[in-house]
Formats: sequence, structure tokens, C-alpha cells
Amino acid sequence: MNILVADDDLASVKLTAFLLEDAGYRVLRAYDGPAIMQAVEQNQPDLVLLDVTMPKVNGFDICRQIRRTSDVPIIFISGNGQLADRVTGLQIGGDDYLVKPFEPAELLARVEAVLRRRNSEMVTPVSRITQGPITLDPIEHRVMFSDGKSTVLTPIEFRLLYYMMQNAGRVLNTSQILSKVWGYDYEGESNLVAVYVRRLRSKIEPENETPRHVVTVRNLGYKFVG
Amino acid sequence: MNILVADDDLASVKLTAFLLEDAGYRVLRAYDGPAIMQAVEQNQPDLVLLDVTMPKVNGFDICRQIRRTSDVPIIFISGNGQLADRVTGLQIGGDDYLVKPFEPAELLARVEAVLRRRNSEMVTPVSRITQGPITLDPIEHRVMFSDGKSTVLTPIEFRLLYYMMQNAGRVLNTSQILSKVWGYDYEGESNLVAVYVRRLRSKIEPENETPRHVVTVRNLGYKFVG
DNA sequence: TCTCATCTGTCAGGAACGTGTCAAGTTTGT
DNA sequence: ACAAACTTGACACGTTCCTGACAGATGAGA
Repeated sequence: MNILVADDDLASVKLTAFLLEDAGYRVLRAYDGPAIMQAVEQNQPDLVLLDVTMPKVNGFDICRQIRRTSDVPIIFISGNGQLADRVTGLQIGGDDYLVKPFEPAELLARVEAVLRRRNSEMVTPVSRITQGPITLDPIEHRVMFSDGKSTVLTPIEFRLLYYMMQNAGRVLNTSQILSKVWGYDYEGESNLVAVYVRRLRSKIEPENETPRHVVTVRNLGYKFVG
Repeated sequence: MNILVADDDLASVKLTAFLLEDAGYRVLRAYDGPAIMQAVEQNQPDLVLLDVTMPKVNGFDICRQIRRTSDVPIIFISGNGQLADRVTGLQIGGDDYLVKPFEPAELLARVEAVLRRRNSEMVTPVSRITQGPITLDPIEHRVMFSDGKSTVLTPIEFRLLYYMMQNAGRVLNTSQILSKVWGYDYEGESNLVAVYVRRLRSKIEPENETPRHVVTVRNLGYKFVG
């Protein structure tokens, strides 16, 4: 789970990030308005911890701005427990409100509660993706073809195909694929990617023909063609 | 909207009820454990405001008891802002936590926030629900098939099937199911859901055939197919 | 009160499936 | 023809899911 900690106060961010990372979350940091918006859009965190009192822009304004393009859960953090603030926070689409200084356990409890809530509401976690005759359904990990047939993919097969379709037409080398699909960072020797490309092909390419969609680009990697 | 105010302190109830009624809610009152349970079961309120500190029974115990049969949103109200209490409240399935004395505006903001949230989830078995050849009757906890046969389900079996039929076609993972059907999060791993899926299947699927209605989506969860 | 049936949660064994690794093929460019 | 790059099938291991059995909890009825 990725959590974006947005606060102009460096020390604050440091502490909060430490607590979250200790609990096993991955933490992204942003220290001003533009950086926050950028982080939300680019990294699509699972949760935003948003400080209300920042020098240039107000946390509530940021929240409204985020809400225009994203449903990411937002927990406000504020130095004052002013009632007006707490009410405003909930009204403009915040999911919870935490007053500094807070206890570590309470931070974690609230974070978990909000994530749990979102998780169970989640209607469509990620949207479908279509390239040419192939459509990927993230809800069932299913590939659907334009002729109506369909197959189920294993989790890794799905992530691989999803990643390749997101970058259709672009050549992806194996270490890129390894890091995005497996999360590994190692440079070790392994033909893991090749093996999974094979397994993917056996599910989405006609037998005994040269692959049309998952194309190998010799010496460089693989690319998806719709 | 009906709101149940559950508190042993008469003055407290009076004040809270006044605020809520002023805001247009209908208010039910209950002053001790048994009365609360009865009110929840008989009147099916849309929200429960539950005092943590009551003489005989503890508010948390009541919450656990409620959660065994109902998904009604619960907001705890407590005289002390003790961290442990607040954390416990969220952990055992409470939706929010309010510390006395609270400002009227904050009470209303939290109530609205919780109702808004729940409104989109709504797992309140009231009306019949039909999916394909299967109809569920909430009053008798009975499944009826299009061929006229029918069976009675246990409470948990019923809630499980109801939840799955409400979300027919959608894949539900076990933690979603656990939180919606059982109402709170379990410690550690457990195959509770698998066991109950089995029990359900034995009641609604033909023997010795692959399940048609309660379908497992490997690595992801289960889904209902009408 | 005690008894009995039912409901509930846990567990252990096993089957089916997903994953990573290997070694032996095949293709490609020089 | 050769090496490097890629493909392919096979296998061991871990995980997920199914299943039957069991013990405690609960509640109705005697």
C-alpha cells in the first residue's frame, strides 16, 4: 500500500513516514501544493495524509482539487482541533480527521480503518484496458477477445499483460518488466520474464504461429502490439 | 432516517436526540444493553449512536453483539478520549468515534458522513432479492428455487448469500466478505469464508457438479452468478 | 435444571494450481 | 559455423482451495 504524506513541515513528514513505513506501508512525500497534485496523479497512492495548515495553499483547497480527479481516501492532519476545521474536512470529501499531536497507534488505526473501508467499497479498482482485439478485465483477471472468447490469467500473467498493454507499442526490457511486474530489483540472471512471456502467449496467441501481440524485439525486450 | 441513541445517561440522550430531531432525523432511544439489542433488531435503525461507558454492559460488547446480526453503522460516543478506546472502537467495527462534550455541528457532520458512506454500501437484508432461478426471502431466511423447492439457511449462510447476490457478477475477496458478512476483522488467517461457501453450496448447488452459482475465482475470491 | 439439536469457528489432509528454476532446443545475426 | 539470444517442456516447491471432522456455544424444549 502506498501512502502519500503531504505536509510542509519536514520533521512532521519524517515522523509520520517512519511510523507508516514501520508498519509496512510504502511512503511517498510531497511538501507543497503542486508537488502533492503531481504525486497524486502520477503515483496514484492508496491514501493521502494531508496537512491542513500549509503556508501557501490551504489543505482544504488541495483536497477539493484532488477530488476533481480522484477518489483517493484523504485523512486530514491538523495542529488545531478547531471544530470548524473538522467539520469542513468531512464536508469537502475528507475521510477522516486527525489532530496533532497524535499517538502512533491512533494514526495506524485510522489509516487501516479508512483503507479497509475503501477496500470494501471498491467497485472498480482499476479500469479495463483495451488494445485492438484484446481487452483486459482487472476484476476477474480475464482476457477477452473481440471474437467473444476469453481466458483467465494467473496473477503474475495478468500483471505482465497489464503492464505491457499499458505501454503498448513501446519496447520494454526485461529489467523494466521485472521491476514493475515482480517488484524485484535484481540484475541477476534468470529467464523468468521469458518464461512468463511464453505462458502468456500460450493463452492469448494462436498456436503454431508467430506471436502477433506479444512481440519480441531482439536484444531489447518485448512489446505489445494491439 | 432513523437513528438509535443508546446511552444510560438520560440527559445525554435528551440533548443528542434534540439535536438530531432538529436536523430532521427520527430518533429511537434505548437505555441499557437488552433494550439496545431489541431496538436494533426490531426497528432496524439506519445508524446507532452508542455510548461506550454504561453501567452494566460495556458499549464495545454491545457493538460486537450488534455486529453478529447487523451491519448498521455505529458511532461511539465516549466521555473520555482515551486512545485505547478510540482504537478499539474502530477495530471492532465501529464507524466513527466522538468524544463528549461534542459540538452540535460536529455530531451532525459525523452522522451525515457515516450515513453518506453507508448509503452506498447498504447491506441491509430487507427486501427479497432474485438472481436467475434463485430467490432469497429475508423474513424466513429461505432460498427458493425456480422449480419450487426451497431450503432454510442459517443466519450467516443467509447473510453470505445475500451479500453475494447483491453483488452478483462481481468478484468479492475474502476480506470484503469477512467484513461485510461477519462485521469485523479477524485476527490472522482463517478459512472461515471457504467453509461457509462450502456449506452454502451444499444447500444450493446440485451435488457432484461444479458449482454454477457460487463460483470461485482463483486467487481473487468468489462471485455469484444468477 | 438438563438434554438435545443446531450453529459456529477451527483444524488437518489432500487436490489443484501458481511460481521459479533448469536444461535442452531453436532461431538469429555475423 | 558459432555464439548469443530466445524458446520450450519439465519439475520441485509453495500456496490456495476444498472437504470432512470436531469441539464449544447457543437456545429450545422437557
